[in-house]
Amino acid sequence: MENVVVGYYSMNGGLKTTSRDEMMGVVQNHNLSVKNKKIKKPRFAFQTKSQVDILDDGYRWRKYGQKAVKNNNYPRSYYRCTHEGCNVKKQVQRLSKDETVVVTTYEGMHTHPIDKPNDNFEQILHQMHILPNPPIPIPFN
DNA sequence: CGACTTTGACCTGCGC
DNA sequence: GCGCAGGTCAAAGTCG
Repeated sequence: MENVVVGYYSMNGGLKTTSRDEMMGVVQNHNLSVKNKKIKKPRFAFQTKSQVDILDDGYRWRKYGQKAVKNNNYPRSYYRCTHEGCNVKKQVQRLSKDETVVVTTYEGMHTHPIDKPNDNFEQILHQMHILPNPPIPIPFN
C-alpha cells in the first residue's frame, strides 16, 4: 500500500499541499518560534494516504484516549510519548471525506534521543515514499 | 509480569 | 447555569 504525504495543517489552520522541503521548513520555523516564544505549542500535522493509521516514527507512544469526532464517522486517537519527562503528544484521525487519508498531528518536541535504533523520523518518511533524497537533519531534538 | 490498549467517566472551555 | 464537544484520567483488560 502506498503512503503519500499530501500536505500539512499549520497552527493557523488551513490545509496546504507541500513539498518535502517546504514541510521541513515549517517544522523548523515552529522550533524557532518556540525559542522566540511567539508560539506556545509547536504543532504540525501530516496528511497521509494509508490503510493503516499506526505510523511508527521510532518513538514509543502510549494511547491515552479516543473520542468520536463530530461530522466524522471515524474516531480520533490520542497518544503520548512514553519516555520519562517527555510529554510530546500526537493525535491520529481520519478524514470523513476520504477514509483513506490519515491525519497525524504532533504537539511538542522530543527532548530525548529516538528510542528505536535503525528506525527514526527520516526512516518513516522514507517508508512513506516521499523522500527520494538522502536524509536531512531531524527537526526534533 | 511489564508495556500497552480499551473505554466510560471526568474535566474544562465555550456558546446560548 | 446548562449542555455540548474536545481533551484527559485511570481501572480493567489484553498481549507477548
